[in-house]
Amino acid sequence: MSAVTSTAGTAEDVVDLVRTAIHQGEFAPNQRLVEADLSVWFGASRAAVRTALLQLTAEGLVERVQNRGARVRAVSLEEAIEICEVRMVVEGLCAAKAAQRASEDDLDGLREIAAGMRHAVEAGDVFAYSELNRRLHAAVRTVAGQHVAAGVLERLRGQNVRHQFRLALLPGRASVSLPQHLEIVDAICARDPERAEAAMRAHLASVIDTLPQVGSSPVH
Amino acid sequence: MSAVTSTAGTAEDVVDLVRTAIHQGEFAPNQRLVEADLSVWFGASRAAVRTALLQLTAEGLVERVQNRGARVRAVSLEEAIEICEVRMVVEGLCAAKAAQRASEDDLDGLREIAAGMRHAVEAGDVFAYSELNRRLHAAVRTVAGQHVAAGVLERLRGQNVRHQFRLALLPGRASVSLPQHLEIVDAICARDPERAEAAMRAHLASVIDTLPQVGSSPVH
DNA sequence: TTCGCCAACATTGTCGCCAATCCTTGCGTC
DNA sequence: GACGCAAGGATTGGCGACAATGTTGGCGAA
Repeated sequence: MSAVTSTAGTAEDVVDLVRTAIHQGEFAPNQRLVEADLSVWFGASRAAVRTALLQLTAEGLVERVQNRGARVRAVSLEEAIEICEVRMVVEGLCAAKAAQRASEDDLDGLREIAAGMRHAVEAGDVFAYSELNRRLHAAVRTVAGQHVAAGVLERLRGQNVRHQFRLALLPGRASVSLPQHLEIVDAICARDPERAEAAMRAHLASVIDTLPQVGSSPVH
Repeated sequence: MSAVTSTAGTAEDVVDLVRTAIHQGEFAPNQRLVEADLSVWFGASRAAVRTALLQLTAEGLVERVQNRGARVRAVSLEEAIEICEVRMVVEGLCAAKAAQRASEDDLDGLREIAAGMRHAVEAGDVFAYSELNRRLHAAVRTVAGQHVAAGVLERLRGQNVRHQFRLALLPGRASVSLPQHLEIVDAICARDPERAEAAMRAHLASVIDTLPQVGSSPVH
């Protein structure tokens, strides 16, 4: 209910507004998104809102049924697991590609992130670790140079940021995932594609195993 | 230039019309898609065409640049390879899942497709083999019960049907891929997830190796 | 009382028009 | 002759209004 009344006329802006609103929980899962309401809410025309909802539907963030309106798509635990399973294999591919194609500068960047992760865990800074986690996966995607895979992953990531976020807050999670992350970086730095893929898959398999613990309880 | 003047007013219909037109080569890659032209072409309103183009952009079939219009997205050979690489790992996941979750009826269906493939190759029926190929991959997706992966694959398939089609026409291609397909079915029927995944990945790796031979020459 | 029908409401889908933006072409100048 | 610039045309983006559709509530009859 917090006032997000930042008025932005263009359609692309409405997309960003609604997307971040969903990610940050301003819009709850299954909440109806009435075009007219969002129109006055954001100070944009209904056509702009309509276009934005169409775009977000394509991104998999909102659901639309013919003549019945749009609502925030709720991703069940089962679907979150499926998403992570696909992420597992695709990010595994990216890790392998990264091990093959990384430049020395790329490797330095990865090592830097790994070092930051160590420090964050030592300092118990969960938020910094979560951010570094995001940066590591993004770096692997970038280094891999696999644009199609990057697009797929970006899409999937947008759909379960909520679950990811709750996972990061799980106590003791960092100490479990840290060695996995370090192994990924090590394998890529060793330019060993198969080991890198295996490490990435093992990491995400661990995420999948942990997901049920975070459950599908609302965060409120 | 063939007359596709089947008039259909609703936006969803325009999506289907344009999609099949692109798939069948009515619209060449990089061809501009002017909203007004398509509007009179299909007998739909410009808003409907606009919505349809938005949808197709999300599907990755058309490209849109701000205030510069839409055009049929051309997938380069490099991108086709990337698509197949992602398909390789995701369909590998599906094959593994299928090996775990298939019912006896599912296995019968797979064996039936495999038998049909053998006959098609013996008879030299390239078209039937191509159709069975499509059905086999679709069956694996379905049996796997992995809806997220299925969605990703459907998306990717739509983007390089052209390349896939040209690949199927390559002489001698069927005799290379037939044993790979049979191995996939065998592995799933043996309920061996790792072998199924390996078989699927080997098959698509073979596809990737063959792709450069088909080149990116226009088919006209 | 309960079931079924009907009407009013709420919401989305569609259309045509106007403004904003980009590309092209022609002209003038160096 | 080539470059820069401005006017014109072409095309997309945005907006309001109207039509179509699904939903909800009320009313009457069995």
